[in-house]
Amino acid sequence: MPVAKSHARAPRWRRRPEVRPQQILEAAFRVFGTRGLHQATLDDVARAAGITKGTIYLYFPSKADLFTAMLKARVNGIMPPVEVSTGGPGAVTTRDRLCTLGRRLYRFFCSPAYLAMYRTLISEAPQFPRATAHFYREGILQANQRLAEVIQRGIAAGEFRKVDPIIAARAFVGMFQIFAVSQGLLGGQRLYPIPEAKIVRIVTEIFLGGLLASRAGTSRRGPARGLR
Amino acid sequence: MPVAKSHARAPRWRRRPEVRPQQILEAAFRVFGTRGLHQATLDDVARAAGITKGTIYLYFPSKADLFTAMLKARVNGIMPPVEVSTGGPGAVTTRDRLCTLGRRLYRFFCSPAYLAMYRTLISEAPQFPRATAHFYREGILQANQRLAEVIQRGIAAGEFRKVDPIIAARAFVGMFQIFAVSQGLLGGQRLYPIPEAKIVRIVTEIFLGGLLASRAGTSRRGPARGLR
DNA sequence: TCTTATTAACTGACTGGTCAGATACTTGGA
DNA sequence: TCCAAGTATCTGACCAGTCAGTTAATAAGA
Repeated sequence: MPVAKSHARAPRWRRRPEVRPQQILEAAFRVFGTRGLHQATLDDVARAAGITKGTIYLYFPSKADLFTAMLKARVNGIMPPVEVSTGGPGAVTTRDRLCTLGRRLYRFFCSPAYLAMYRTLISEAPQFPRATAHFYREGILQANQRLAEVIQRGIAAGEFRKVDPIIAARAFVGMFQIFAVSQGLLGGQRLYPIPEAKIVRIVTEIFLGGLLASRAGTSRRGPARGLR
Repeated sequence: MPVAKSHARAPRWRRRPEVRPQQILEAAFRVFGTRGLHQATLDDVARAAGITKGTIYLYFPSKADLFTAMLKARVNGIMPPVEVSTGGPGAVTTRDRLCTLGRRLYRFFCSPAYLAMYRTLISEAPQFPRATAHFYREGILQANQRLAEVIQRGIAAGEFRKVDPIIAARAFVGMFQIFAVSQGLLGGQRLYPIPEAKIVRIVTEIFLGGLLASRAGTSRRGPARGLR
């Protein structure tokens, strides 16, 4: 059944030089994220972007370049926005702020977009040291810095004891991340599932307990016996 | 210069059917671990094992099967042995035990063998759900269980407050892991390095502080305001 | 009509998997 | 103890499929 011709039918394709790069980067993120860089073909990416492979080469010189460009465009996708809202609604303690932050962090880490990004980064890091370094500096360290500022404020207010806030912040992130990664990537078949609320509660309790200043000193004299 | 013949010279190759599988698995671990499953060719693996590609197919039906066999053989490579030495040298508290354990954990996570395994697992998990599930159950959950027993003992002894030991154990692991992975894989160029001693000390302090029973209650009434 | 974004067919290199033949080792007869 | 026939193991050349990257032709838009 032939299409009625000369019927002002939509063109088979449109020229879209302004939006193509973004379009391709988005498709690349989806495809690379799900199948992995080497499993995904450029035809896959092109199909996901609604174009053909040749077009990709008009905007990106190679598959590797497309990949690193995608990474660069997603620097902010690896870490959730941690608002260091200076003011806040008055009487909110850093403690409370960390609680909500914890839940938000965990949810973010469980999102498919984050997990895809994490997987991609871990997989390809050795092959793209420069892009990885950029991502690490601009994305990860940056976000960690923001979280550290929240903790720093708690220390300054006397709520928390003195601790290197950078290290504490990363430790906090690490606790949530291991649950998200374990369940999202490894236990994808819901092996040993643990409810979100339980994870968030326990992790936050541990962290706060370890940081609160109320106890005289967590360790009697430094890192306790056995740590040499 | 021809080799003097009939001089009992070494054979070009030897028959080694007993050791070949192991040999191949070891080479596969090295090669897959460094280059990744899809980047590594079977010729690479064969060369690393000192044989040729055809030989691999005498022992493994396909590349994918070789990979899953390798995973299976390395189940114990993902987690360090946590001796739950019941007796111990008398007056060792669970607290002290966790301190040494923490350092040991962190060192283990920083080892190239562990990092390679972690990377491999994260990368290929979606493609090999069955092998991943096996690995998760037999390796990860198992090791976590052993660590949880150490914590459980601390709770039973009244040293620690009541906490789900499985979750606490994984949180403990997560804190060390994020530092090892960040520095080993992402910050491979020694971006923002942190000395081992500092990491181990601070992480262990936070964890112990969050677990010790001394304070009346970490949270006033459950997970505190803001956690809803 | 001219410019240029896009397509679609094409190429060349690479690699998983196969297999015919070569080689180390074993066995048994003298 | 020697040697020949036989077998298990291994090699290396080969094939078929795949895919990154190229390009001649086409169609949108001005």
